[in-house]
Parts: sequence; structure tokens; C-alpha cells
Amino acid sequence: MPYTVLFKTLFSFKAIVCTFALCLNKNHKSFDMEFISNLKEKITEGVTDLYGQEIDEKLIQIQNTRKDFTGDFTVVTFPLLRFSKKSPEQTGEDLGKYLTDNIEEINSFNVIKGFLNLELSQNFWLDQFKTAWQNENFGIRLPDKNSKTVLVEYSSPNTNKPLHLGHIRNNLLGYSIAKIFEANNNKVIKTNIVNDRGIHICKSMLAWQKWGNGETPESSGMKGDFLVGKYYVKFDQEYKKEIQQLISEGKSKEEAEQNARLILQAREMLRKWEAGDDEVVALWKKMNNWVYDGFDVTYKKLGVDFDKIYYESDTYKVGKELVLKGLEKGKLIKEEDGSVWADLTNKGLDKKILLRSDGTSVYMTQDIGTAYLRYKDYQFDKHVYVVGNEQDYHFKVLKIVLEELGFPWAKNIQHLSYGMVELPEGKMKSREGTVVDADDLIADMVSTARQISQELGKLDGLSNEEIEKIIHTIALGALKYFLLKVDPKKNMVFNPKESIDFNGNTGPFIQYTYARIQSLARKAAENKLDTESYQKEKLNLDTKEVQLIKSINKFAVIVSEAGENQNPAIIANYVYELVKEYNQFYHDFSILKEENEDLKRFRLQLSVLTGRVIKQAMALLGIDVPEKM
RNA sequence: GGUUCCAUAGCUCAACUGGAUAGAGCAACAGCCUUCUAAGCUGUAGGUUGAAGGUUCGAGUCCUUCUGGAAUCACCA
Repeated sequence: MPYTVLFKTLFSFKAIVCTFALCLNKNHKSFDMEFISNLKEKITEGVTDLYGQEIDEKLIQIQNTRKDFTGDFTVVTFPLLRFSKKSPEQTGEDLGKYLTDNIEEINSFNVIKGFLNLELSQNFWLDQFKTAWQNENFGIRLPDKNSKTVLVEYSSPNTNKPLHLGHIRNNLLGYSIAKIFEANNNKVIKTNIVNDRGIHICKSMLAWQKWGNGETPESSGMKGDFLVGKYYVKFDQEYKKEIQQLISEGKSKEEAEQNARLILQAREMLRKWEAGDDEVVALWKKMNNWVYDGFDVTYKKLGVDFDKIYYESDTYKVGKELVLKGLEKGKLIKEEDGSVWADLTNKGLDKKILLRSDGTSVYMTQDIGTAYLRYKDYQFDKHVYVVGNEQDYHFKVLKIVLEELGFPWAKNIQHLSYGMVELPEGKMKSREGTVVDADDLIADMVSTARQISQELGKLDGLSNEEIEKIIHTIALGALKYFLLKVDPKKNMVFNPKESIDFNGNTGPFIQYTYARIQSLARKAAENKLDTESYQKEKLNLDTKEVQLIKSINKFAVIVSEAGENQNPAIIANYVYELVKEYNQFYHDFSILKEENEDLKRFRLQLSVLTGRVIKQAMALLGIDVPEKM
């Protein structure tokens, strides 16, 4: 049958070309992605051949075969029935036979309830394995000169209180998303807008002036952000006292809130700050710097960083100008009292204030200015804001207002909205002292990690410096993985009483597997074992080994999927699956003690590649992996 | 009240974007260390996917209604 032979030849030729191209331009498409697109083509041809019908490729559904069934890829026959006009089983049989005859890599097939399972040759998987092994950055597409520029905003702290658990989720998500974009061939700029201006800042400044007695981080030994936070709380307490006092004197609640001396003084301070009063500005600078020093410590512990930091105190004026310009052009409206609004009622939204009647700017004004400056600085193709879902409405409005103001790039801003971290009894409330503080939590994790390591005696014989480094890596691995394995958009629960686990589906579990693999690699190196050479003809792989190759190979698809969905949890769940797979393999098979030399080398290589993928995947989550633990 | 989001094992989370018998971990119980790191591996048990309808070959996933929860609707940020 020359027809069939021709097909076979064409198919193999294409596969070779694709593999070749893969090596040349480091295209992210793994071999099996190419295989699948070719498989789809063959199915289209098969349906034409068998049933004389032209079909749309979109109707072809191919998925990885579920573990309980034999096979590698599964074709769902149901969508094809209206062309075959036969039962699902018969259609599967027809197509299975056609594909087995026409595609060299397919060894055999089976049909179960309309699902056509295709089994590929060992050789196919070994080739895939080799391709992955030879690519140092397998699964990752690093940015190049054609890359798009993506800005990722995250953290966005207020300078009046320390970071808490919610901020940790934000920071980890932001950092991880930035890494994932980068791995998907984007040029990424990590940015942070610091909300360093406004009435809330004046509150802590005022309280410090009144009751601080000149206390500084140096004099008290208190971390700067905590010190400032302390006075912010102090303000609130005194303010409430005063309100109570006024109410008992017969004033209404609203009246009391508006006319309490403290709030009036804070407002006066804000006015002075905006007017550039030397004394107020100097105090503001001093206290903000305390906070920044404190934040830096926390950021460093978390292992997050930024390429460019914007300060609201710089950007709000730009925002104000843009709003006034918009007003001139008639895009915005001015009320009688002088306040400026965006009327979004024709978009199904409300009216939104942009400038107060006294001319001062609000949160939104500042965001307009910041976005403008960012576009000016980077001409981004995409701007992702990692901000909690409580601000869904705010970002919806921001985007529309920017569009109304005539900025075409506004359509490229996106809000990556994530859920709140809740305690078992509900939201964290600073008033009830249930806020889980970032620094405390990290310290707790570190001491738990230290305790477990000591109990297990794993780090005996290492230097203190090494031990501390490993413990920190494990503690942060546990915390980060815990927060990142959950789908960002979902609210999640954190129970401070039951500390974060170190066993099971956790960061340390994954790190441990990596450390074991590195231990193997060290032993192999001591024995001068060559990982590179094995003769694949001499191998007879177990399904477990093939399964592991499949899992490794999936990494490339997972990275792009995580990028498209902007979801680090996809990476986290993937690496967990991979590690479980590997641990079973490690348990069931000898590696360095295997007698068959080729098999030994293959298994070592398989282990080392698994380790490489674990490290890459964890890096995308911002999690380090230790060489020993 | 309007709008948006959520609800899966006792607890914390998955489920290849509509596919096969809904999977993991924790907690509980029973096993596996003289052997490449037991932070591991293997079992047992645990479910009417909040409820009721609908769409179709097929629904945890899509639509409608209801129940329960969260967020938001500030001249706060």
C-alpha cells in the first residue's frame, strides 16, 4: 500500500523537522505537543478516509489517558459519531486501527465506552526524555528581544502598619506570577506602589508627636514598621475615647466623629503636608523611612523584590493634572461644591469621585497618575495588578476612567484578583488582635522547622551557618507552598493554632525529594558514574518509569497553562504530582544499585532530570530547594 | 436592597476548562527502616459535589430558582 507508506514517511519526516526546530530556537512546544497536533491531522484524514466526511479539527478531543486505563493518549469519539454514523465502540475500533496503521509511534490501542486509548512505543517516550534532558531550560521560554513587556504590580503597602498574612499571600502571588510570565517569554517589570500619603499617615505622625516622647526604632529596639503601627493604633484608641466623650456631652455620633479635636488636627496636618510645610514633611520623611527599613527586612525574609517602586506622594499630582485635563475636555463633571466626578452610569456603574471639594485627591486619582507614569516609563503591553478581590470594583472603574480619559493602553490593564486569607473564625480583625503578623509567622515557621530538623537529626554534623540556611529554606518553603497551592481567586483558611504541616502535600515534602535526588547525584559523582551514556536499545522500561517521563514532559505545558491562567497553583499541584510519582519510583526501584549498567544510568538520569524540573518549578513559585535536609 | 464571587470526605485543598469509577494531604486505624535520606512508601475507612429543576451521548464544571457565606456599593486607602 504505497498510500500508507507515504503517510508514514511524511509523518516521521515532520517529527524529525520539529525536533530539529526545537533545538534551534528553543521553542517551548515539547515533542508531544507536536505529536498531538500531528495526531489531530491524522484523525482528520482518517475520518475522511473511513467515512468520507470532512471534519473540523476543533471537534477532535485528545487528553492524557487516565491512570486506571492502559494507554498514553485518549481520543474521545463522541463528537465524531455524527460523521461515522456508527456506535462509539465501532468508531473507536475503526479509528484505532487506522491510526495504528498510519502512525509509527503508536504500538496498540484499546476502546472502552467510546474512549479510544492509544499506546505509544517506549522509543517515543525515550526520545521525549532525551529532548528534555538536552535542554537546560526545559519547559521555560526565557524572554528575548521580541518579548512583550509585562508590568506586575504587587505588595502595595500602606506605610502605617506592618505586613500581615494577607500581604504575604499578595507578595508571594505577585512574585510568582512575575516569574511565570518571565518563563513564558515575557519581559517582566515588578513594581510596587507605596501608599505613603494621606490622612492615615498623618494619624500615626500626630500620635507620635503627642505621645511618642521622641521614641525611635534605635531607642526602643522596635522594628520601624511596628513602631509606626503602634502609634497608628494609639491614634485610633485616643480618637475613640474622644468620640465617646463628645457623645456623652450630648453630640451625635456623626458630629463627634467629624469634630473631635484629634481628627481636626490630623486634617490640618494633611493640609500642611500638601502645602509642603517643612516641619511636617521632615517628620513624614523620618517616619516613612522607619517603615521602609522595616518592610525591607520582611521583603528580604520573604525573598521578594521589585524592579521599580513608585510612591503615591509622587504620583498623585500627576493624577490630579490628568483629572483636571479630563475635566477641561468635558470627559468629567464638576459639582457645585467643586468636587470632580466620573459619570459611569451609562456603563452600568455609579458616579465615582476623583477630586474632593477641597481639591485634594483620592485613591483613584493616585492610581490614574501611577498608571500614566508607568506607561510613560515602560510602554507596557500588559499591566497586571495583583490586588485583593475586595477591590474588584475599584479596578473595573479605574480601567473605564482611563479609557474615558483617552488612553488606548487602558485596555491592557488587568486586575489579578485574589481571595482573602481567613481565620477559622472569619476575617482577621486588628481590633480583636487576631491579625497574623508576617514577621511573627515567619519566625514561628523557622522555629518549627528547627525543632523538626533537630528531632529527626537530619542536619547533625553540619555547621551552624549551613543549618540556619537550610532551616530558613524549609520554613519559607512550607509557608510559600501552603499559600500558593490554592487557586488564587479562592478565599482560603489559615488556622494559626494548627501550624503549617511539613508532611504530605507541603513544600518540605517537595524539597525533601529534591534533597534526596541531590544526594544520589553526589554519590554517583563520587563513583564517577557517567550519567550521559546508556544504550536505549538495552532498556526495557517499567510503566512507572514511562509514567515519570510523561510527568516530566508535562512541565512545558503546565508552565504555559499557568501563564495563561495567571495561576501559580497549577505549578504547585503539578510539582506535587511529579514528586509523588518520583517517590514511588524511588521506593520501588534500585538506582545506583541496579546491576544492569544501562538501566542504572538511565534511572540516574531520570532522577537528575526530575530534580531539575522540581527546582525550576519551585523557582517559579519563588521557593528555594536545599541540597541537603 | 443592587452588583460580583464562593459552596466538593470530619479539616485543608485537587479534578487536564463539558468526558471514563470525583482524587490528594491532614486527622484515625493497620503495615514497611541492617539495604540509594522513613520530612518517605503501602493499605483500610471516609462522598446523593449546599438543595431542586433544566440543557445532552455525558454535568462537580453550563443555565434557572432557592439556601447559606463573603466582598463591594465612602469627599477611607
